[in-house]
Amino acid sequence: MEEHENSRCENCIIRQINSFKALKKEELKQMSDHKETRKVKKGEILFKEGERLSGVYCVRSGISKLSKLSDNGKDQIVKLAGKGEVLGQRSLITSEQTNLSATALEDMDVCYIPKNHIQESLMQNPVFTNTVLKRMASELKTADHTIVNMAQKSVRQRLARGLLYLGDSFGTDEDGFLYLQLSRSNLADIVGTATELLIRTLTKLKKEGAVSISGKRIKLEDKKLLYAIAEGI
Amino acid sequence: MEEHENSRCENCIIRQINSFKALKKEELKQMSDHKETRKVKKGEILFKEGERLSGVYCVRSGISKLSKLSDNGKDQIVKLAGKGEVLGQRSLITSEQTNLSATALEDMDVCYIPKNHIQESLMQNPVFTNTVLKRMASELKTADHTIVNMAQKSVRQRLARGLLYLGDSFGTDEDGFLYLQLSRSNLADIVGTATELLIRTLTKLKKEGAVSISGKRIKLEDKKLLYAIAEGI
DNA sequence: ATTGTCAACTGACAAAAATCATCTTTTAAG
DNA sequence: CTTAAAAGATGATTTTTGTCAGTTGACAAT
Repeated sequence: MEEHENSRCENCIIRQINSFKALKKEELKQMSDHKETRKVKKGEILFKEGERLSGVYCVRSGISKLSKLSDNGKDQIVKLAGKGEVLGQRSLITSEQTNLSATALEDMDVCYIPKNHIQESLMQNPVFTNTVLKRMASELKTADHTIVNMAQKSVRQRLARGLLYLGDSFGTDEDGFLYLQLSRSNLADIVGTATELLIRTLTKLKKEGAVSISGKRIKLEDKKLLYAIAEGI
Repeated sequence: MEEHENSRCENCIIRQINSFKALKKEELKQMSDHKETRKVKKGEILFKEGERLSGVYCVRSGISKLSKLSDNGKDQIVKLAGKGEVLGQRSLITSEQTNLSATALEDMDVCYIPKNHIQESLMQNPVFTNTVLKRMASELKTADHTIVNMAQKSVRQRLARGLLYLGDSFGTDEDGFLYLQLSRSNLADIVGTATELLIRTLTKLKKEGAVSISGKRIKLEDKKLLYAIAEGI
């Protein structure tokens, strides 16, 4: 079966934006020969919290949410992962079951890479290991920041910050609306509150002119105000 | 200047419980020749959020808090670090300023290790890098869990969990009281709430028989109850 | 056309948490 | 020992958040 050149890891543009850029020609070839491209429909689950993964997913396009179920039955979205992110890496490194579930928020294209290739490179390519380590350290910093926000900030503050984050991470469409259209329920799961309160808080931001809303579509009208809200009170 | 054998990294027992066990003889020797032992008094600050570190601290004894200031002026304790922990590693890996402050909660003995030795080993010793990576991945998992707890659980639940954590991490004294005696204010900064509410919540746990209290000293009387509270409502 | 489902929204109320004021106890300093 | 300062504790009040019940509107299935 002959593959088109573009579908080979060696030529994949995604590689420019993640740790895989530190891999050697030989490793990429190996990886490419054993990878498996896969389409994931919006709403589909890539993996569930508690599963053991036999590989990682490299996101080529589309956005997914990484979430964790709390004891009280509510979902908390810990992170949104788009193009270039590698899903499942953490649990592969520690050889544990995943602690998060991954669900597609849009149709996605992903590459599945069996774990042995990643693990070999982690053992034998120090540059790669270092790159992964740097990413992990950076994620840890973000996580610490999130902990403080969750513990110390109000729903209003967290929502303002969340909206800015959505803008920064995934940009806007031609009309200036946030590219990623989340349901109110998903937004609530990012902010860490109930859907009802999320809706009320969002409505208030709209009345204050910080955002405008058209159905699922949200536009950040006054980023400075949002920023001030996120910091202050 | 002649050093006692025990004060050399090669013989340090701490090495058994952190990433340094993956270092080679030669690296340890180098490290030992350039380390600097230091005593830190209770209340003293090892480093402040935003500083640039020129090395890491290896904790030989004593416990420190790693905290971050929120925009609203409140401190959030992100982690408690005791014997064997290496402080400042994350910011060293990403070559950034620290995102956390480290303060001694007890008198401490620490070793200061200049960064170049760590960085060299990270570049040249894949086993060491891998060990650090594993630790970092593990911390990230914990952090994700904390995010969910902060976002989804009540102060009561978080306090119950926090007390169990203190017991598990630092043990109890001969009378069964938690070894680490924190001020109510520090406890509040762990749980992520105001001191007043922390006191009230703690008092309630006492009335319910989950804990007993004698000044700063806290005894976990009914761990199962605490566990149930942490999970349920 | 009818039904059913689901997401978005609203009102009313209850519970949780923050805030402010005050008082007591403990601790540290002179 | 005395005194000042800090930590601990409690009451009263306000604000924030959660919960329950119900309405509306869009859309798909029949």
